[in-house]
Amino acid sequence: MKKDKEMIGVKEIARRANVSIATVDRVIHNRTGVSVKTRRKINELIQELDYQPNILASRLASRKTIHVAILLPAVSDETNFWEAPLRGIRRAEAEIKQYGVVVRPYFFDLNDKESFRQQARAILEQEVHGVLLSPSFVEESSAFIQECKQRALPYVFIDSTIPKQDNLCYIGPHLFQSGYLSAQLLTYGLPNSTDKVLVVNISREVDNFNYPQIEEGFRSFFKETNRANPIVRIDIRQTAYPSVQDELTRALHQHPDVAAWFVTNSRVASVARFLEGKGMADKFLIGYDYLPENIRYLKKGTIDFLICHKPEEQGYRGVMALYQTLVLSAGVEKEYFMPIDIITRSNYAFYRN
Amino acid sequence: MKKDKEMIGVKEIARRANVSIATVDRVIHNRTGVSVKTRRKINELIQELDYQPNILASRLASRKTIHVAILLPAVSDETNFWEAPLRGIRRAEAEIKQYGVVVRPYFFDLNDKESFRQQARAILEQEVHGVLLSPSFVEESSAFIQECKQRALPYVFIDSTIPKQDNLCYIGPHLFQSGYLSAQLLTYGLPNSTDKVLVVNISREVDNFNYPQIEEGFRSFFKETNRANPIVRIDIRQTAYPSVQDELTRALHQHPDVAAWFVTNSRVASVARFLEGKGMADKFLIGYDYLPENIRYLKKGTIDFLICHKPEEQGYRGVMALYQTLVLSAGVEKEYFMPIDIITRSNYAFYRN
DNA sequence: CTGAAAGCGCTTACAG
DNA sequence: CTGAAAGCGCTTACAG
Repeated sequence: MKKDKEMIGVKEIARRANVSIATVDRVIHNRTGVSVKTRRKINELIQELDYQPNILASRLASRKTIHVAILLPAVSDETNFWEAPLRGIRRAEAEIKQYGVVVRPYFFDLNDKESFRQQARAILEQEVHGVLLSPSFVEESSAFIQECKQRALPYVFIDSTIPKQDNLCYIGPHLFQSGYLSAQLLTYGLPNSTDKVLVVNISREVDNFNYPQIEEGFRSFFKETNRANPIVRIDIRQTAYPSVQDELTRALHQHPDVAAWFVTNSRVASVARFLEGKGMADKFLIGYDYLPENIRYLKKGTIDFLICHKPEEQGYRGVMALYQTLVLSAGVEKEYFMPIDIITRSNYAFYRN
Repeated sequence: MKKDKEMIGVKEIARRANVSIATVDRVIHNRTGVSVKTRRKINELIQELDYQPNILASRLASRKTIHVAILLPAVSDETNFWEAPLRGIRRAEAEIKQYGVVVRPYFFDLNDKESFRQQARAILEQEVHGVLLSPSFVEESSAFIQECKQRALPYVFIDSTIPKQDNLCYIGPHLFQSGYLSAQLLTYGLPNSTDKVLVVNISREVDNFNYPQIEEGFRSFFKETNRANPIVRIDIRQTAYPSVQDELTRALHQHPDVAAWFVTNSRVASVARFLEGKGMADKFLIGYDYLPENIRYLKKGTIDFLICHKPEEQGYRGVMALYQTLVLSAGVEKEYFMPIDIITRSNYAFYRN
């Protein structure tokens, strides 16, 4: 039960370089106070011997705590979507807290941009070494990010992104392809090429980067496969059910011949409820996210497919990406696209967010 | 950047119990040579202070290596399915080798039970603390497992299982539900309730636990949803393509009106090839596993859906389960069912095994 | 620019 | 049955 290979460590490098281990440590961490000559020699030895630092020993000896701030929408009556990323974040925290990483969450109200600004400010007032955020509000996020950049704080986007922001990485869905897949699945509910499709977007946010990309992918599928099905799109800006009901009633009045429904986000349960009320539960309906409400309708068959992008894993990977850079000084992928998972009433029980 | 809470450790417990840390260590690891009284006192303190051992320090101080043996089918010309679990195993190894865990793979030939026996013997001749295996051959696996049990070696099953074997855990698919889902998807290719379904089982193994369960789930779906579609099943015992072609030709001759095809394992590419040859690429075809051959046909549309059970993650989780018990002394779930993933040409690019 | 020494929280012979 | 001491591979003041 003895260790097979004696790994070489700082001690061995120090011996070979005729210096003390403290000097080796300085070189390893790019600290000042080492002559060019010595530094070069030690770096050569590190290369030559393929030195791998022992993270256990490193974290054990270093009494430092690394603080990671999390900036996410609060769970609300309207949606508990953000519970899942938070679970992933907690799981990551549990795994790496033994390495001296502390995770501190800050929540903002999705209906209140000011709350975002406040929480962002609160983060910067604390000691912080990295940030994980959902850039829900574009302008506010950009402002916050500028500040992070100045302080050389790495920041990670999850679930949605803002292009070209020097973020450490983006972890979330490939929205275009997600829409494309939804369209593919929807066609199973469209036996005839003249069957009409209704795309429903229920969201308060207007300047959202997400929906246009989903819709583009969605329409692309129809174009590429030469399907001529008419696609009608409606926007519902009030998310409470009565408003949704009103708008859907109006839409249905205008387009009584809709054969399949596609909801571009997790509000699909509202549409399911509406369809049930109209005795139209058999209509083909696709939407997003593994939420209790949605699963209820999926089980009953009112919702046919749910698309899901592993929100829990997004949270988990987001924290781990920061851990990779801050603790392990390792590189991370700039864009980590989540799988586009298909959930039906037959496989939902085994789904892992 | 200071550590927030001073965690309590062996030193503190020793101080409070008026003993040395060596004695505390003995109690923590249930070693002999401690008076009942002292042991009780220390255990009380551990409870009271909610002592959590520092794994970093523990693994650093302990110069021991833990050996995990892996017993899996070798990758062959016929199937490279087992590459994926091996990748997962390697990934787990990379993650935990810093904790002094060494993983040693042993491969057997799926066409040769004797090779399984040989490799099993080889494992037991080495120093080994835990085993991960795919119990492909029932009798041979049972014999091997008996030996493991006697030595109190924990063993984990992946991908398939043998019931009631005191295995540490099973990590793999819920086959019944997987067949059920396949049936649900297949019905999108069965517009009429009289459309005929062909279930194709291509496998050399006769006494396999897997296929009956898949088929049972498959038929259950039809029963539960009151679908009367005729289901025909054929078994092909020679896996080389010419034999498959012969058998399928014969089947097609007998059942020229088959509307949808379901292949119960990863050999679906053979059927896709056959259908293309017959100019029947448009037939609805579902099979298993994310293999390059299969993906090729999926992209072209010859295969409509692939079902996949994350083989890479099975390998990863299998090793981690052993790590959990052997290093962390933590519990693991007895049955960890993998998600039942649906892959189409629209989402395969983002799939993670 | 460099090194000696203490310490991180454990484990492990060894001595009694 | 118990303890003192060395050591795991690093980091961190501190001294020079």
